[in-house]
Amino acid sequence: MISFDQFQMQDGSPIYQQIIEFVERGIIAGTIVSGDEMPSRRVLSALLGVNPNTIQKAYKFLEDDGIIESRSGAKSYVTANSKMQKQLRTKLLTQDVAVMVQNMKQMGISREEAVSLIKTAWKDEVKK
Amino acid sequence: MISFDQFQMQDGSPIYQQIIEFVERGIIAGTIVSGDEMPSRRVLSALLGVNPNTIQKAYKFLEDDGIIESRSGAKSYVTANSKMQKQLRTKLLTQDVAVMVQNMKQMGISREEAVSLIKTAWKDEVKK
Amino acid sequence: MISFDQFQMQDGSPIYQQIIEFVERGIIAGTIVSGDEMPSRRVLSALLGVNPNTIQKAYKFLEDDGIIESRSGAKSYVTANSKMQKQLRTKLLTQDVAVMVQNMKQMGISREEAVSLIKTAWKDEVKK
Amino acid sequence: MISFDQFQMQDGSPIYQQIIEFVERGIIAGTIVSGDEMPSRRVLSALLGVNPNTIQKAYKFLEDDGIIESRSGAKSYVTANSKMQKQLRTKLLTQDVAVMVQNMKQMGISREEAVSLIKTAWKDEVKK
DNA sequence: GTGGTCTAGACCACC
DNA sequence: GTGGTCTAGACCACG
Repeated sequence: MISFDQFQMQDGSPIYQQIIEFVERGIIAGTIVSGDEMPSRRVLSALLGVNPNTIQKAYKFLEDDGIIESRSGAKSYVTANSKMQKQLRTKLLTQDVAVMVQNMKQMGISREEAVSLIKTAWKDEVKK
Repeated sequence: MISFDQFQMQDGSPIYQQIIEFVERGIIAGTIVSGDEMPSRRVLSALLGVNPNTIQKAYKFLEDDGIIESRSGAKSYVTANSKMQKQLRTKLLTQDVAVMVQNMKQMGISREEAVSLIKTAWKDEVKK
Repeated sequence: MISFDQFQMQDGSPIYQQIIEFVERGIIAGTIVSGDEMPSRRVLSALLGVNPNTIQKAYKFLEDDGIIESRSGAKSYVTANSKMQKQLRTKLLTQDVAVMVQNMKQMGISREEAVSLIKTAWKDEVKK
Repeated sequence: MISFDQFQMQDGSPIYQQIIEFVERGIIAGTIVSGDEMPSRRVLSALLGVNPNTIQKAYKFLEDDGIIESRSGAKSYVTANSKMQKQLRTKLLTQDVAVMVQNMKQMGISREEAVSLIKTAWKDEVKK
């Protein structure tokens, strides 16, 4: 049974997307693996204090992307294999990085300065 | 007259915000400077194929932030000074970088790999 | 003892219905005949990796339709006679064909093309 | 504006799927083409006497499959080009036919009989 | 108990 | 006006 203890809702993006990303990043990090059991919609709904429909929406998306598998009446399980893990990793990473690089170029930032900013931000994150 | 040739709409964030950011990043890069004339709302609306209300909203935000100023009829001019430029620069940069670093940490990416990814993406951007 | 080796679960329709149809189509084909012994509910449950309740539901339907009969303890036997076989044949066939023809008409497919598609699909099925 | 006059709800399959299929088959038949305007969620909701959420679900699916395009605040439009039309056509057809052929083989029906059944059903459909 | 669908109605951001 | 998200609560089929 995968744990949602580390999950914390934030404002700004839809709840169902936050749940999707939580699972996706968990898979990338290796803390969620194929065969793991998902909490039932009702249980997770109660756990997060969120409407069951919102959970259903997130699960549906994950199912459509082949990350989990659901059958009516039965529990839901993670099905993401290592190939998917790599795909997810690449997808999210390149997406994040590309956006940032594009923005920086538009601002006339040099490559060296960009790298320097990353390193600084990295340290600040650690301190938190 | 500042040019919107380089502007390209994307999905995911509101159009009016994309316009605001486009101007802000131009100011940071120095391609847009104080005194430059903004296109009229009608012209920009037609140019981008976007509802006039959307343009109006973007201009309103830019005005409220002291980045542009409406003078003599419908014409608007850029008023951002060097102090603003620095403020904008800091605001946008730290914001961009912080989001990316946080995501990467969540995925278990090392600092070295992060830097490497930036460098790769940088080259790819150049090729375009 | 009738064999479920050829049975393979699919998504989209309930498992218990797939079991029912498997038996019915076997009877039509003549591979399942009156007097054949059905596997016990427990055995079939284990064999297909399916919840015992699901098997029970399928057997109940088959019993209600007079296709199988539970005698002497837990054992069940096929009771379908030749009259039933013909009824089943007509029921399933007309049902299958009618649905397909209706869909095709809705898509503007001609009768000739329909026949051609059947012939092609037939060959592909053989190759498997 | 595409018309839902011909649409009539049926029991057995979810409403939102019926809407999806209605649009898909319309595209295949050529009665719905790229650039057509979709009715707004609210309008269609009222027209069909169905909850707006149900409509939203159908539209979301169509959007995910690239058949329509939606932007917040703006109307929704059909974007399916001729390539998609062919893909849809092939997808739905092969799917329908494959299922039927597989069933018939399981019942021990010969190819000739299958073709004959199709032809008969075709005539019956016409008479209706 | 579990997944899936649906209704009724609300709120927000966007155009 | 339009699309998108969310809540509250219900019903059904499935296992």
